[in-house]
Amino acid sequence: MTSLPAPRANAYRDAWNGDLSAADAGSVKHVAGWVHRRRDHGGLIFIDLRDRTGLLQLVIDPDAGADIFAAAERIRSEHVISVTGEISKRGAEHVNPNLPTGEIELRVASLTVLAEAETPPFPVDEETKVSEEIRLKYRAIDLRRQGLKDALVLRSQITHAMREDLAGHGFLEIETPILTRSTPEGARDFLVPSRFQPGSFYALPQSPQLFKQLLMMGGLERYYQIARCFRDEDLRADRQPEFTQLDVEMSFVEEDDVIAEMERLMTKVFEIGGLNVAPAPWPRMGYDESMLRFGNDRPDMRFGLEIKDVSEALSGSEFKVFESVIASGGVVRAINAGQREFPRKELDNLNEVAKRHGGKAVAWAFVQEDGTWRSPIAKFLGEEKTTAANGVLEAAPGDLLIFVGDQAKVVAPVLSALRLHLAGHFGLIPEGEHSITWIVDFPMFEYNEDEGRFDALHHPFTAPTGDLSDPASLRSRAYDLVVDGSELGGGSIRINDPAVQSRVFEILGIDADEQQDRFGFLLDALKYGTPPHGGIAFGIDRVVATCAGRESIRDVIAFPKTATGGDPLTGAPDTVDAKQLRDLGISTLALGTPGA
RNA sequence: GGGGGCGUAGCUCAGUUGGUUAGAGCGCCGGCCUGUCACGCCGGAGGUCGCGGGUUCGAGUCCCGUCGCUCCCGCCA
Repeated sequence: MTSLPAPRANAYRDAWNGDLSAADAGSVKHVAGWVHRRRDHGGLIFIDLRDRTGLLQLVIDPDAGADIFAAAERIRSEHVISVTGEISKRGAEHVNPNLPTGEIELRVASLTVLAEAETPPFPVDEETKVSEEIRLKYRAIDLRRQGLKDALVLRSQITHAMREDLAGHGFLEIETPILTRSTPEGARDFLVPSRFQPGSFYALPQSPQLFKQLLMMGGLERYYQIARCFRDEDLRADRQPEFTQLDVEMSFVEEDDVIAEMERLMTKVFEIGGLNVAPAPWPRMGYDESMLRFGNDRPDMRFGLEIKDVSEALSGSEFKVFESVIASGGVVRAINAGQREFPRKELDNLNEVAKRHGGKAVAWAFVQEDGTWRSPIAKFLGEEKTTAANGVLEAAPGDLLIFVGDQAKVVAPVLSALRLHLAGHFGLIPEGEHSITWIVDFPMFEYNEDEGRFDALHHPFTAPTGDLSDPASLRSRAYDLVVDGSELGGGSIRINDPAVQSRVFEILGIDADEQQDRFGFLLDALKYGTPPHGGIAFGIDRVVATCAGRESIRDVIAFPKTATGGDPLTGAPDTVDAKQLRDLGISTLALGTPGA
């Protein structure tokens, strides 16, 4: 973390705690902050004064005057005070090596209580664990805690570095509307009723996607924005209903141009964040390879346990489960979990993990000294097949093998979940090491069996490659940046040909009328000379959380929502006055029937 | 929409097979203390066991419902 600039003298202070050091010994300083702790020895009082930059020990002894001493005796935790006094070097035996300012202390000559504080609902320290609900309800107090403060300082430094880098490379920071129209990009929209046009609604943007493309059509050439985005979907540790992304778009570029630009930028970001990733250029992995080896499109490569396909090795056995799977076009894939102690209970637990992720069951085997398997399915498979599988899985005596057989799109997520489960169970994820890769060469569409049509895997404005008459075979010119199994950002080269855009909509089941109705403004603008363009967006919350080593993005957002979208601080969301509803032309609320 | 976990003092938690007076640590309040730094010592206050209902002679404990927090699936870049 870089140092913060010191303030000029102002009414209540002429220095921040963090700027003071032994070099200031002998000079008189004026500092202000919160009372972190008071240690009252009867005839001598110590106060740890906290400001944004850290702690400074204040010493009040009776020589300072009876008034000051009496005032110091009445001081309580979290009172806000301002003091003046000489900075003095502590004797060698009194130095506190745990404190950056531990070599000095301020001998208080005058003391002003600027604000008293009631006893806070929880202590302002790092030691005490406090439930998130309480922390969110009393966020002003929680923000005083070092961990959260550090995360927000880091976040500010990261966004500042992004702006500095992009501004220095010809990018313009341009704002796009928050009140816009619903242009479904997949997620449910947050809607805002219109007062001027009762019955009509604005939507909050899921991303500035179309606006940034219009900026390219408008000849702005290089755009960025630190943009708030909104999606009305269920929350997760890494998903909030409103989140922030670094949104970037460039004209006259292809994939390599965007990637190179972002590698330069993100290298700086990761440096500031203290995230030790491999030097750029970063490897690129095809989507299909990632799905096969890791079971998902955001591989965590900090540990092994890679997935191998054993369909061929095991086919033709007496084991009906695998045989019928293979016969119906499915696959059998496996993880070699290595030499592990694994009690029966844990093996059963793997089935629970599999079921939770859409699978039916897992099969397991322990490789014995002679290479044969100790496994419920060994006798059905026979030694020839198990030996072949050993070869594929590079299995050695003592290894635990985990198998899943089903259609590939079922097997992949199940083995992905099992792989992560095993890594967690055995503690295989190394501290301080990070994996980074671009995922490229995505399919353009994914067939949605429930709806009987194609869905865009990325979004409908992504440029496809391949034969437009064969949607299933199309790939897209998209790229995602994945760090430690977390998708930090993703983007693509966009469609700049209105005919192609129209064809993509058509494949998605949007007919000409509907295209005109919903995306007419885009198709129109595309017609009047659209340069080749592309861009990317990074989830800033995720980037900061990854750098700061936080599990939840709530820990890097000043005022986050809870898992049910509420804000314990303000009480949002809340009911509104009947008059407010009338102004909006809303007379009836279908309460108790959400989604009805 | 579904599944798992949690809800007891200001905070973090314990609470046995249902048993009568619900505990601990920290914090808080009072007293003592001139070199502590998560100060120390002595004393004290503090409880709608999330809420509602039920079973029972008796419920923090069992059952039903409900609210909230959290993790995950679905959903969502």
